[in-house]
Formats: sequence, C-alpha cells, structure tokens
Amino acid sequence: MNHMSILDSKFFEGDVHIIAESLLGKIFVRKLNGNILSGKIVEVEVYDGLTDEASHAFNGKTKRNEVMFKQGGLLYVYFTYGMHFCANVVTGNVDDPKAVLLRGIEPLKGIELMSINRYGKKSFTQKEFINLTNGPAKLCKAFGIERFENGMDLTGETIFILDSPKLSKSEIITSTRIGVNKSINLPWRYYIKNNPFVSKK
DNA sequence: CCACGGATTGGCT
DNA sequence: GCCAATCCGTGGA
Repeated sequence: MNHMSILDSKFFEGDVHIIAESLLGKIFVRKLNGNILSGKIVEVEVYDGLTDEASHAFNGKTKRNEVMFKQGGLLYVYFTYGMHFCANVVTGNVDDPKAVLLRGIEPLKGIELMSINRYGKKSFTQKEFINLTNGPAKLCKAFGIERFENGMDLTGETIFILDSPKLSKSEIITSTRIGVNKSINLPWRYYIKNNPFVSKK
C-alpha cells in the first residue's frame, strides 16, 4: 500500500485488532456538500460480535446491527442515548460481525465546517478546538455522520481512509474500553500516546 | 405491549 | 463528580 493512497477492500478483510492498530494515524476523509472534511484517527476500539458481550452483534443479527454482518469496508453507524451517533469501520467477511469504533480524530481539513456542525459557528476557542472531535459522538457530529451514512462504502468516493506510515509500538497505548458494562476487562482500546484528541486518558 | 437502558455528552453542583 | 437529555432497539411478559 502506497503512502497516502486510499485504503481498499483488502485492508478491511484482516484481523480486527491488526486493523484497529493500523487505523491509528491514518486519515479519515468525508466529502460533504462539496467540502472536504478530514482528520487523523487517534483513538479506536474493537467490537467482536463472536466473543464479545459488549458488541452490538453478540446476540445475533438485527435491523440495527445488520451492517456489522456484511463484508468489511463499510461504515456502521448507530444511534444511542436518544441523541448521538457513533461510527464504526466494519472488518472481516460476511457473517463475521467485527467492527472498529472511531473514538477520536485530530482535525486536518474543513475545520471551520466541523465547528459549524458542532457549535453552529465558524470560530472556536482552543478548548472548543479540542472538543470538536475528541469523542465518538462528537466526531460524528463534526463530520456530519448520521443515519444516512450507515452502511456506506468506505472504499467509495464520499467517505474513505487514506493510508499513512504504520506507527511504532511505542506510540500506541492499549487499554480497556470506555463506557461498556460487559467484557470490561478486554484490552481492546487503542490510542496514540499524548494526542490531545484522545477522548480519555 | 411495555419497561429498561445505552460503545455519550454537556451542564451544574 | 453527578445527572438529565431524549430516542428507540431489545428482551421479557
């Protein structure tokens, strides 16, 4: 895979943990109304429907989670707490419901539009800058990801991920996942050390 | 059919 | 640190 090329379907077929760690440092891109929104992925979590009680797919396929059961390389977006959307990268093959939750992104392009999406205004304080995308629901709001984006093809023209050099082990922190009440001891959260857009230490 | 609670966030104490 | 907001998927009766 060449530097700064778009990740293709091959990338999303492999082991979900390898993919999760590999996604750190890569550039998530979304075209929205003729604008480019992009940012560096800095925090992710693995959800594995086959062995993981915290996964939406653990109890089998439903209308809500059906995208997780499809071929890797799609975006799985879910609605939660009556007001928030969160986005996952689906990995693996059909009926192998694994996904990587995007929890933190460092904004690169289209930052004014992200601010409009988040706060309804173009300008922002330093604190608001960090707050644009340092959480799974925050980054969806900033990137304009909602119900319509569920199931979108990540190897298409609208939403895709640009490759970047693999990070060294010393740059990556592994920890337990945030906000789950089941399988709480699985160390399936990965984030970039010292990056301010990581949701929690 | 109904009750529960969620892969969160932001505001208030 | 605590808790309300606000919808709807899910599971049990």
